[in-house]
Amino acid sequence: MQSRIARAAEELFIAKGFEETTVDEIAAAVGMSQRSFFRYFASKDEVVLDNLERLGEELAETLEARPAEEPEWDSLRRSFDPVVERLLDPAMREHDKALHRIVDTSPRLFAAYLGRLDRLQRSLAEHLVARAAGSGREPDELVLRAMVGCAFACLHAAMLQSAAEPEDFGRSLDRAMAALRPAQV
Amino acid sequence: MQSRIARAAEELFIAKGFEETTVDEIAAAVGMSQRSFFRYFASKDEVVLDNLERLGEELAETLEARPAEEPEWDSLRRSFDPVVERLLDPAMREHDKALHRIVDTSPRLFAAYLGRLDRLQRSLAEHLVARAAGSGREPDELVLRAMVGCAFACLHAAMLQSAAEPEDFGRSLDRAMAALRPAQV
DNA sequence: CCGGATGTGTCAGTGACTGTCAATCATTGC
DNA sequence: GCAATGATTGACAGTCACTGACACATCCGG
Repeated sequence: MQSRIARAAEELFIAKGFEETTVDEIAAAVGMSQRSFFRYFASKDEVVLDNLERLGEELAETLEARPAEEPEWDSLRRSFDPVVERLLDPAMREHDKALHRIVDTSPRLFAAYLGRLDRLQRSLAEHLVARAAGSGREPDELVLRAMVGCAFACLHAAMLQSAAEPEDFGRSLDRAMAALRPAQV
Repeated sequence: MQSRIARAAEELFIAKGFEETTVDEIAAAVGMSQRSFFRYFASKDEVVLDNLERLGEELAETLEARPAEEPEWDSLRRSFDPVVERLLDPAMREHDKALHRIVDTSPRLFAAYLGRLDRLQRSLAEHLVARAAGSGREPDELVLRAMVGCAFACLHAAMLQSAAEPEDFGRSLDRAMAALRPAQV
């Protein structure tokens, strides 16, 4: 049921804009009351941001599967592979493109998306800290946090750069991460 | 009048939380109607985020004053001097500390803050692109965008690290930016 | 003094979201 | 099959941030 609502909502968002689409309209589109919509989604934002949550989980898993002795910068690049991969698949690419178009129409939703990204970054940084500690290395929390932020800045810039051609995302990401690779790594 | 409202609002936010404070309460605290509150501020968020706007202008001016031939990474570090300086001033430090405490109590406001930061980053990146072009260099927009994002990631990590001791912010910032300095700069 | 400009408060409303409650549906046990 | 119980749903009233409209008050210049 939740995915049915999400699909109907996404269509409406694309057709008329995120802010211009009311929850009543979404609910009506799937034949339920507005009250019930909120039984399936915590908020209107969640319809869109749940996708990020799922992707974030994939990134976290990928990072956790990297070898502990690998340089963090490389591990972070590898953790972005799920993003690169989904943009190589035509169906997923179209969906992601649509999601970004929705987010782009609403500064408020975009901000909420950034808030989510920040939370993801925090959890990835925590993992790297724990990883370093588990390897008998003294983790520098400040630097690891900043590094995760840097890696996401590269991801973000590559997203922006390849908005028109999502297949180019992987190349842009690699270029950005090569150029911004920290000197001490 | 606007700053009087802002002061009253900030006190209420600190006392009972951002989300827990209603616009009616703020308006009553300064002896006006809720409708008039919205004549002074575009939204409740603006009370807090206007501070960031002003600081962002300072950062942009500082960056614009840097020499065009200076490495971008160094220019970005210098552009953060206004932040460092205000945290060295006890009165400003207390105010900034209070603002961060307010933002920390509301994920929604924090997200809005991140949205603002993103906009600031975009404008700084644009400036760097224009600067490079004006110096006869071919600007790499992707890399410059990512670099600005990296610099802000360092700023953000340093903020987090020195939340309890804001006087340490400058040192943390320098440490993070030294560690994350791109190899090719 | 009068008219125009400006500022204010009241009011009703929108839309996201919430708690409550009655009605309905589905399941289970006798 | 029926009654009891649990789950689901929609209706409803309300909160809160925010908005447009409008009447009223104040100020200033001719």
